[in-house]
Amino acid sequence: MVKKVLVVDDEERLVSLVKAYLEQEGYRVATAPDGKEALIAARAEKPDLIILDIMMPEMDGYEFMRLHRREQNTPIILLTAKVDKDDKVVGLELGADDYVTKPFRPRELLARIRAVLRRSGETEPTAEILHHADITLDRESHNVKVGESFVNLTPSEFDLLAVLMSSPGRVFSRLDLLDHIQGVAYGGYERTIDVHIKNLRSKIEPDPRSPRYIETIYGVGYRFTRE
Amino acid sequence: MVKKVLVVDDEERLVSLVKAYLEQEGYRVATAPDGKEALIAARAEKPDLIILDIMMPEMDGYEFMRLHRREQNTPIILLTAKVDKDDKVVGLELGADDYVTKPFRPRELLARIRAVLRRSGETEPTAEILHHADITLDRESHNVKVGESFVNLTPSEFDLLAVLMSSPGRVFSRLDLLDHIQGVAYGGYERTIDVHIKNLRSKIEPDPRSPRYIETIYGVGYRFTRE
DNA sequence: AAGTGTCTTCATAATATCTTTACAATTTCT
DNA sequence: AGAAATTGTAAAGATATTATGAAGACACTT
Repeated sequence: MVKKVLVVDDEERLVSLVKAYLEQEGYRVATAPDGKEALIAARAEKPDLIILDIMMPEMDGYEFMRLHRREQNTPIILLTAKVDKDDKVVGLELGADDYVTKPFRPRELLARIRAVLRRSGETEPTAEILHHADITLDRESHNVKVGESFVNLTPSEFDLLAVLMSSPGRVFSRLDLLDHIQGVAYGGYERTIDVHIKNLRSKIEPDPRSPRYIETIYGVGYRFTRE
Repeated sequence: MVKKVLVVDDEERLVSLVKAYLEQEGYRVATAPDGKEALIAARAEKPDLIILDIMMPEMDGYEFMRLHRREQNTPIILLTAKVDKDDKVVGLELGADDYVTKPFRPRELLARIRAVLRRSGETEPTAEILHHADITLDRESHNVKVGESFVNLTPSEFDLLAVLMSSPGRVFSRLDLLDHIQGVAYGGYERTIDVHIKNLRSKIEPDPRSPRYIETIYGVGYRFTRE
């Protein structure tokens, strides 16, 4: 059964990124820009999990939690701006199940989501195994196989490959890719991606000089081969 | 395979009655008159199920359960004299699987036994004995063997190793592992896992500096070697 | 109540990864 | 072909993560 997640945040960019990422992982995603609308959405959608920003216009995260808890007991993961210890305490007292500090990497959020859902007795979505052109990437066990041999990738390399393989043939800009390996709302430098791609290629390409799996689209970005 | 049942009660008449009845039904039956002897018998016999009287001399049922649970996870059916609701609660909290109030009809007890064994048979499809790469871990007897020699692990270390060995090659995040050794409580500190891993390695690795069994996956977690 | 063993937390050292920089190589465009 | 833009690469510095020892907290025994 597909799990529904409600993402509540006023930063549009963040919401759409998280939405895309989670949908790619097999979740259904609803969104709301503030607490007021989130209450309505929560009633309508009955999500299995809510990801909630603390700082929002109209009605902040705490207020939302208080009201929502009267009606339902949905697990909640808080998004907090700072590493403020008080924030943690207040949030958890109000009934949050976990929290993630911004900026965060999508993988970090995903790990928390899985843990919370597992704790609340829900079954996780089936592990997504990507398999294209001789490469197998298993998100759950965090293993990558090229042909018959396993390769060890760094976190950034793994995430990069996972994104590219999620849509073979689609070209991703460096900015797209940056969002995935660094947190959202993080000042990144596009050239960084080039270096990761180089290192990734050296690990998975038989001949890094003429890449077979990860292709460069001049002036645009990179893509995983369409085959 | 014939199931072994350990019956623990100080009333001799009751014990012999139950014993005869169960043997007639095809079970192998061991007995013990009190908690102290039951502990010894449980170690020696490795029963599939324990039927346990609460009120006993020397060591009562609760005490026995507490001690026994450290070593093994045998299903337990309690025999309670009173119809006390609190007894039920306390017993089940301590890890009993079911309870029967005295006096009872043998048929009643038999039905419970079957139900419990069926249940525990279903919920434990995982192998009792894990064997990978020179390490043997026996969940039931709570023993770990590296090569030819036994090692003594603390409960946390044992659980950690058991989880990792349940899926060699799969990477577990610290969050995953924390949930396994701490139960469902939130608030654990992920670094705690590092320390357990360190201690575990010092006990099972020939050279803890370059681990052979438990590998670190930078930025992700740990895994048991896939050989 | 003291003692033993285990678990957690903390501080710091050791590593691995990530980012940036500078320059070389390649592609595109005219 | 030559210039301009983009991408590839190596290496160094900056960050982040993990390993480790040690102290304190906690649980259980005697």
